Amino acid sequence: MGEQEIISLRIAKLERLRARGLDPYPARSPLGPRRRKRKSLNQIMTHAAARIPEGTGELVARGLRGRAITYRAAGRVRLIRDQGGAIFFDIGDSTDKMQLYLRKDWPNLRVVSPTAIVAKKEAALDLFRTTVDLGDIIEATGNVFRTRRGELTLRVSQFTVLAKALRAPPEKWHGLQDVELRYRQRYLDLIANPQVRDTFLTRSRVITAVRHFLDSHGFLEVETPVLQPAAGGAAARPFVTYHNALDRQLYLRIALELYLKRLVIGGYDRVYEIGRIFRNEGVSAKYNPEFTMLESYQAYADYTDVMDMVEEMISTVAREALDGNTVTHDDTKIDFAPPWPRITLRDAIKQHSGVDFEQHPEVESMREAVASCGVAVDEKWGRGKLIDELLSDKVEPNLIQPTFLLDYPVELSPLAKRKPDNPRLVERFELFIASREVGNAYSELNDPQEQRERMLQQARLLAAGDEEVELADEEFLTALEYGMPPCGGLGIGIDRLVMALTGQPSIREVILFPHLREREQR
RNA sequence: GGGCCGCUAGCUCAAUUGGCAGAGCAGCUGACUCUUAAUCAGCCGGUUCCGGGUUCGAGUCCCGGGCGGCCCCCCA
Repeated sequence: MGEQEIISLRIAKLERLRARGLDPYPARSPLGPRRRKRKSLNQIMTHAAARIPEGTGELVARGLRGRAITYRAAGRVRLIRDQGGAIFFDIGDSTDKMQLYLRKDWPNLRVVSPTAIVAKKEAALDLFRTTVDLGDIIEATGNVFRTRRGELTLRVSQFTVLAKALRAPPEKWHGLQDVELRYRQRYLDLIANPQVRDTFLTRSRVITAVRHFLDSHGFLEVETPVLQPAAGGAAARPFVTYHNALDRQLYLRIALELYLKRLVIGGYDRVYEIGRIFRNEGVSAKYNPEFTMLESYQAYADYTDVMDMVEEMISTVAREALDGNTVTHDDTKIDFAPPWPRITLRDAIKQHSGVDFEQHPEVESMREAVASCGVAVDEKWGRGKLIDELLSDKVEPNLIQPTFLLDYPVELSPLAKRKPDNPRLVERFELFIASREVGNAYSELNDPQEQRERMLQQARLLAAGDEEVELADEEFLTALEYGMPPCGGLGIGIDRLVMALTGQPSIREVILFPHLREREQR
């Protein structure tokens, strides 16, 4: 049976409802006394379960004075098992699923319209059979009992349709498997695949927990411009857009950093922002062109303070948003309980590739060393980029458990402060979980003259053909000249963090509507 | 942007060497008053992603295109 036929049949059922005076899309439920509040299916199941011990089938849940409790349940019809004289069907909401039971000889059975009772008993069963389909949103009231098999079941006394579905939901057993359909029609994915619903529930909890942590540590949540005259704070290609009234080109932000630092200069000692940023780059399992970034800045802190905070924050978030401290990725268990290893970048690279980048202060010898351990190199790459390649090729794959790498070469970090005892390195760390970079932080550079010089150095790299550079931002440099307190800054990719906390291998599994190509019109 | 793989009924999947395009679920009709992926009987449902080509004959082979997945590239 074709799609159009199915829709036509469902429209016919909808008309049948209308012909009987039942609105298939009522503004509010006609069922039950208003004072009886509708509860989630999970609340109903929990409430009733406490009142009907297992092994006491047939007994209904009763209240204090021994009166049977009338429950009110709503949800999407997921499964119908029609036995002729009785119909069992399952409904589901975001919290749970529940079995409902219609029985021909049940004395109180009614189908209810906004103005009247439309059908009773036997007629009610027929009306259900000829008008209700899988996927419809319905509501029912009734007592709850346990079947012989022990399943909590609502014995329907009143019933109504709240929203008729014109299309059939995905297959009841296999769900929706087609990855493309799952992303393009995420609502079907959420209807059919409960583990997907769980993942996004966890995502929401993670963000709530992060906010809660920062709020309770004295951080102020702020909002900074998404549309910016210059996209700074990171090395990435921006999206370009245009403002008509101002007659000028604007960029979608690629980082939060430069505006948040202005606020630290302005006197807010602890600020953070959780917001969408946009990078005009490729799309893959690790990259989506828009993603959610957390950045925080704490005056009078350095990168070791930030490291302590990150460790405490993420392990706290894991405890609050998950059931425990561990998550399984593939077959590997990841444990978020602190403390996490702290290794210098130099040691990590030495350990995994044998190259000590401190022994190669010049680009040429660094390039040779990198090439000699089997990494493809590009003539245009600077020393920083070469070290970065070693990191992602040789080190990252081994960083499964939460691990901090610290002290990066200055070439890679134009906004970070140099280490006092080694000016070739900066006070910076990155956090890796499940072989992916999740966070990045440093003691912020607050010397305006050096900042200017470092930005100019980046511009020279650009001229030399390296496209991954940060451009000088005069407005920001002016702000720095007014004096910024020493400051520890942090960036965490929220999507990556959620991947780490849910064991998802693809960023598309933690973004509700990932970007896909448009499909051709047919 | 490059390489490999995939796309068949609303959904999940079959189809031998190139030989009548199938099953399960969903749907429709009927039976069935504790079922639970209910069961039983019957029926309907196809632009095999799109466009060319080869062939007596193409889901299958060839060419071009679309979309997706994986791996590179870029990026976090």
